[in-house]
Amino acid sequence: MATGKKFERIAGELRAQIRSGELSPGAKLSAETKLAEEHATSVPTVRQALALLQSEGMIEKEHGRGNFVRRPRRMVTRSNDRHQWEKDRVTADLDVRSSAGSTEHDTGLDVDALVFSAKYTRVRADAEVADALGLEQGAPVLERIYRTWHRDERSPFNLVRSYMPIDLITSNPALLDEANEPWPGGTQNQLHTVGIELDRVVERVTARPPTAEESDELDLSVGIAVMVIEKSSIDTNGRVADWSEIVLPGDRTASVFTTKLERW
Amino acid sequence: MATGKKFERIAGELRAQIRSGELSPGAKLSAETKLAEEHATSVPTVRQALALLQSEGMIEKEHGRGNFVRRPRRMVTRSNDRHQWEKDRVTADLDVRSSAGSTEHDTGLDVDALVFSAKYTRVRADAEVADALGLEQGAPVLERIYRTWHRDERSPFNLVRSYMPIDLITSNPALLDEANEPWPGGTQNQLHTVGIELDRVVERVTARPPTAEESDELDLSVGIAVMVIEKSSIDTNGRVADWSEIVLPGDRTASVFTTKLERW
DNA sequence: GAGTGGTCTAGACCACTGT
DNA sequence: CAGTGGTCTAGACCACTCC
Repeated sequence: MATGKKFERIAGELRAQIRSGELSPGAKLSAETKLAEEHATSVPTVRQALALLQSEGMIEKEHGRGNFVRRPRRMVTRSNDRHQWEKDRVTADLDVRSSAGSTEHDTGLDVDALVFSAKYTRVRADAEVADALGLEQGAPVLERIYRTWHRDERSPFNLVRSYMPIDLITSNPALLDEANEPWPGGTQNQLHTVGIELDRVVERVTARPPTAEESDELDLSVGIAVMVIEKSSIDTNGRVADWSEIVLPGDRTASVFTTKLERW
Repeated sequence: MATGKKFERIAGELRAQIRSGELSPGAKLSAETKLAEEHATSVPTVRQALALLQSEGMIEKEHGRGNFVRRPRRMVTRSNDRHQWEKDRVTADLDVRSSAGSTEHDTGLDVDALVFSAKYTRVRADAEVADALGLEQGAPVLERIYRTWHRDERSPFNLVRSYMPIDLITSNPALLDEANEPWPGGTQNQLHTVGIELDRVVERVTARPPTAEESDELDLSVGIAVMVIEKSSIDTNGRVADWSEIVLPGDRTASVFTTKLERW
């Protein structure tokens, strides 16, 4: 036997066929029973091979229909120039600010194509949030949970948890009411209403398999990773005005960061 | 039955035990045969539940030893200030440049703790590389393949493919010889020897499951994602002097990007 | 209803780990 | 050698899709 393991050999053959283009994106694989016959093996062994390919993101299984070669997903690009872009709009007119937010800036879609949900809760900072915001554990913070959908899709393409110290924003009660979402001009405009200017944004990017809950909410097929961005917005006094955890499906998202260097 | 699916119910129970701390990191789970008995089911069903938890990165299977709750990995942080840091060192003395490179800067380890391999090949740009470098397809480029290990580990913690237009660097033949690696001061110093200064670095970050080959080389256990950084180094004339693809294990790497904003 | 994948069973036999 | 996980088989029965 080639590799020694039958299911790896079967997976290897199919993988080669997919890479060579013999099986092109969207193509239907032979039925599992047929593959089992062809490779003189049992169905469970074929299924083990297919599970491996699925975990590599090479095929998609569709119950009752068949197994298919996975089509590459069109990527949404999220660029760090969004932060300066949003800052520049803070002082713009209301109608300009209402016309598009950072997400529209990224996706190139207009406001009508995106659906948006926001939920605000006043909570006490747990260890993670307190650490990120530089507060004592238990300090009062505003938790904001966001979801964004393409209008015609059933599952959101991002999950966002944002935290702000309550002290920073109580001077403008409108900021505590989720009914005001989507806020024209975004978080930086919100902060501007209470006299806060951002100096820099620090983003920490990691990749990991989704938790069971994320997999559910984002409707991720097995074997898709998520990209997690932990974003700290730091104001001109060095305080963290906002800390957000942004969970994005890895197969649909690219993040672009430009680092400008000082000239000699 | 709770969820309807037996293996999901079993996975759910174990997941809850792990999250609550009842099963702590490193703890050994009951044997599969025992779990099967306890849940009044067959071993394959238990194995299906364990495979799910493995794909979520919650457990690790060790052949002949048992199934264990996964310990969180210590993360290596890669920060985008590395680029300015490397630029500042371009004009430093040789002994300073030899003392540490960007990887040491990131990991906080010294030169002795890291092992390094480099392989240079002159190749013709394929569509991807040509597009990234702004060249015609088939243009001659220098391909550099890098691997970095912790000295006492058997598999590398990154895979790097770098491409530079040959034209830019032929004026210094030393740049074409892999025997000169690791080059003191890194790529920015190499470019400096042929009169090139970098203006900015653009990094595109994605997350995806590893290919079979990457999984092999990085010795990734099932269900771990990789982070891919496509890095373009752009010089003061707007040319792409170097394009690299950097593959990092998602469970061991965080990338930090700081975006400085202009003041009002 | 025909075709296809999903869940689950029961068990043989092999491979690896540690005593 | 005992304990444990890995591979593979053979097949029953269920769930979903599409005609």
